[in-house]
Amino acid sequence: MDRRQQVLQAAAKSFSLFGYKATTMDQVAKIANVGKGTIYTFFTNKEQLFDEILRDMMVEMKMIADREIRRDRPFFDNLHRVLDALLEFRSEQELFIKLSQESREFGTPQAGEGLEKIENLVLEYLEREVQQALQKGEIKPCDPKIVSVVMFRLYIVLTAELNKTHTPLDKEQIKMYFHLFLAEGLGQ
Amino acid sequence: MDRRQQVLQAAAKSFSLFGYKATTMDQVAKIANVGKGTIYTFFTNKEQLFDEILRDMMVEMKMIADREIRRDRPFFDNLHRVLDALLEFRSEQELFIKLSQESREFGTPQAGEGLEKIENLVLEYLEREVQQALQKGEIKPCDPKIVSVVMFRLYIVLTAELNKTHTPLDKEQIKMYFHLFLAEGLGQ
DNA sequence: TTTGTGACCACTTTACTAATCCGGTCAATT
DNA sequence: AATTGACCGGATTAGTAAAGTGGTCACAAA
Repeated sequence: MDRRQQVLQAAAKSFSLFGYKATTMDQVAKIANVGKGTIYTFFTNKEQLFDEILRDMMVEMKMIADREIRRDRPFFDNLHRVLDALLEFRSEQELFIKLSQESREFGTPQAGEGLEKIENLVLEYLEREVQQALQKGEIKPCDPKIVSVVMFRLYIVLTAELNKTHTPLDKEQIKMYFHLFLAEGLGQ
Repeated sequence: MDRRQQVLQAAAKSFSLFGYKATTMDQVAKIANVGKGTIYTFFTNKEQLFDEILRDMMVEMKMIADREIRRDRPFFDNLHRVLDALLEFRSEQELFIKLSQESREFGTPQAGEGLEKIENLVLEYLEREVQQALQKGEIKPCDPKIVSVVMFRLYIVLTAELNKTHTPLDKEQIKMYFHLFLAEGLGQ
């Protein structure tokens, strides 16, 4: 069996279960049923192993987004479908939420840097899409940078933050509110 | 001169300059030109002094909001005027921002609890207004709780969070984006 | 008599040190 | 050649002594 893949899976599991700091290399080795030294034949160190997992996750997210986007369809239609597909990926969300928590509660630098990388990728991607929608005249004049940030934060609020005070929203509700605030506005 | 007021002003200044933890009672006494014991003739302890300042701030915020709201005017019109008036109060914003930073970086419980109180007051207020706008048919059907949270977070993003990666928005821009996302939506 | 004060006390936080833990290596093993 | 886990040194944590801070109160000033 593919030892490299075993290690990747075990590490991904541990990182999203315990966070970056609380994941030890001994533990990863144990979960992967592999000697600790074996990990270091595939990955230079803990940080690079973490980066690799994040990179895989980002590649997968980008693939999903690219697969769902149809250039001939309206911006909000594409947005909807990408959101829909992304919301299916529970494991990605779990790692993201765990890292958010770790960064907030313990201030682990690696967790914060990882989140920043993901956020920057998403923001870049969003910004490009908003820019195109703007050129096609599909949305009102605005600064794509600001709109991207607002879109990203709205996603976080609806999928994670709201759950502290409110029963979690289901996929359909998340999509509904996303559309309400971004596309139509509240005004009657 | 009014020693109680002196203490309140000194404490407010110190809290918004250094945060809750880094403000010592000796320091407050010194800034207020008052013996430390004097503080305890007006306030039972540090926490109650802090609460008093927060309470005053919340009372002032509520007064501003109540003063600007005209029951015969449209919801978004009122929202705009309240936002406009609130954005003028630099000292309130400074304390809020300092407490956010302290809560995030050091996890000071009192800072977090203080912020929570402010957030809950604002959310309650917003929820009531949204509920009324809903009954008047001024806005589309929605859950006032969710809309309130989104409005509050949008305010935070536009006034504070965005400043990390973007040049700070001026008052007019903040109002413009607030209106864009909440009232009209991006859709053409 | 009333109001205001800062030295003082008890408790908390911080600075320092010893003990433990964990990332990373490598000689031994398969 | 591939894999392993005992081992090493630097980092983290636990434990303790020292310093700091919230709160009191006997005394001073008005």
